[in-house]
Amino acid sequence: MTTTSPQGRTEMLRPDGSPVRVLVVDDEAPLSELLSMALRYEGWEVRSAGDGAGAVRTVREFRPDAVVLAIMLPDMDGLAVLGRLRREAPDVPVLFLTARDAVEDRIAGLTAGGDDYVTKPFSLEEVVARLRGLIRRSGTAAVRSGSLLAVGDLTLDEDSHEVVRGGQSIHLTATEFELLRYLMRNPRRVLSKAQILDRVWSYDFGGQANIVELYISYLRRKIDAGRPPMIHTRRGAGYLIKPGE
Amino acid sequence: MTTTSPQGRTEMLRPDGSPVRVLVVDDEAPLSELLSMALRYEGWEVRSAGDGAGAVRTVREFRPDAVVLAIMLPDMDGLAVLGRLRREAPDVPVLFLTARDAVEDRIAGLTAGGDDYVTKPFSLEEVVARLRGLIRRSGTAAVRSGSLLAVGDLTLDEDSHEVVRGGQSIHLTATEFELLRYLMRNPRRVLSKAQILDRVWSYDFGGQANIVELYISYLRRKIDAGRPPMIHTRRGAGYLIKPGE
DNA sequence: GGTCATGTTCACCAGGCTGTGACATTGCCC
DNA sequence: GGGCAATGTCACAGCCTGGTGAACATGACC
Repeated sequence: MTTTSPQGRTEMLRPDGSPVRVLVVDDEAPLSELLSMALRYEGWEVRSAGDGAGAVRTVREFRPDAVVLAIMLPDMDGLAVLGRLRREAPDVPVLFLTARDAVEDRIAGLTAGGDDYVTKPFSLEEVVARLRGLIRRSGTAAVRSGSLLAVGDLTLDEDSHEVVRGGQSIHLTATEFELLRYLMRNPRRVLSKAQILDRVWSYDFGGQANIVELYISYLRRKIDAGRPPMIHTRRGAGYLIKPGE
Repeated sequence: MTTTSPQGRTEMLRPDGSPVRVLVVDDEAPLSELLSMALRYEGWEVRSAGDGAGAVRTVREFRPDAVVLAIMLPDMDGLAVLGRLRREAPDVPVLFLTARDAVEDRIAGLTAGGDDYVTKPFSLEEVVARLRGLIRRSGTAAVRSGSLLAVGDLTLDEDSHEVVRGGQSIHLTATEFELLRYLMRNPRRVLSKAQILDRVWSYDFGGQANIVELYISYLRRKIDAGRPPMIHTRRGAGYLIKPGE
């Protein structure tokens, strides 16, 4: 089930109407808090654990719809935690957090079912998108549709990464795609450059804020070219997307 | 009966509409969990047992449509377990898991019926495919069609391993075939290189992720040669297959 | 044992993508 | 209208990703 709030944000709900539940397991407190905040902002109910033992305990009593699990934990390694989690909740999908270089050898075999992973440093938008994908596909929440975002005659498919406006397919780069997805998940709402930077770029990005303007410019060239513009500037406030005309 | 979920994945169902049931018998817990996870992701109902006695008990009350059975178990050897299983459920098809160096002829005798086997280390894609084959052929589930995957003018027969595009038969090696099958079982969906590696290559593969690119390259040469391309790259995201043009 | 098919690694190339800095343009305020 | 801040766009450089040829390894088959 998906409902649309007055602001136009699309929320995920469980069959009984209660919010989706997510457990965050990571021992780096700042990162864990950043993540929790972002997920709560999605309208989800969030608990966090700092180690494997706490994770297992929380899974047992909190019954989350998905788990975000850092591979490196103080008391046991990711595999061990995963095993214990699986015993408590065989079907819960897991999103692994891992360092970029540790990927190939350790992850192999972990993402057996519908599981997925992201490498640090990640962008919040990416983590949220992956989580939504996992939950959608797991069928825990009753949400089974909803991989398609639409604003006016513009659609974006989160599964196939396909973007179409007025029947015409549009090719976007990875960054352009994430930016557009963020805009489209918040239609008719002004998003500040700071917000955009925080959500779409990795949390350790140190560059110029000018990058947002640049990518907005790229998007306009591809999305709005010769058509009624959908991406609008609110001077001194930010950007927003809404149906053209 | 096969139904297609919103994501386009094809599920196997029993005549009464309930999910297919599989029993996994293996004493190596991590492997057993990896397998269970992958099978659950197929939409199947999974139970597991760590020894022969538990296996027999579970077969009696769970009535699975298929059994995955490791040859080496702590309490009795595969032959003994098989005998006891057959007494409980004469018709249930069995997929044996065996070490690569195990004596080939002993296995040959075991799989005399409709049974099948795979050698460790296996790829998840392979195990799932074999199980689907066994179940389909056993007639336990009402699924008798469905060995044919089709995307656009490209078809792949999981039984005969025949691949045809636009009426023209195409020869693929084993690895190429498994890769294409995985892509075709998830049409129009972006699959990351990590996902592909986890599903198509054996669970203990420790090599370069570059191997995926290489095999994509092979596939393109055979599948897309001179035709509208069906295999597409999403830079920074992964690969997907969809009808050409 | 030799040969062939297949699978894997390595090395290199090409091109795409990203982010920077400079500069042009726009809109706002006085 | 003038000036200023904010925004838009350009061109470029470096980096990273992906693609592919060739060499090497392995195992099957004769």
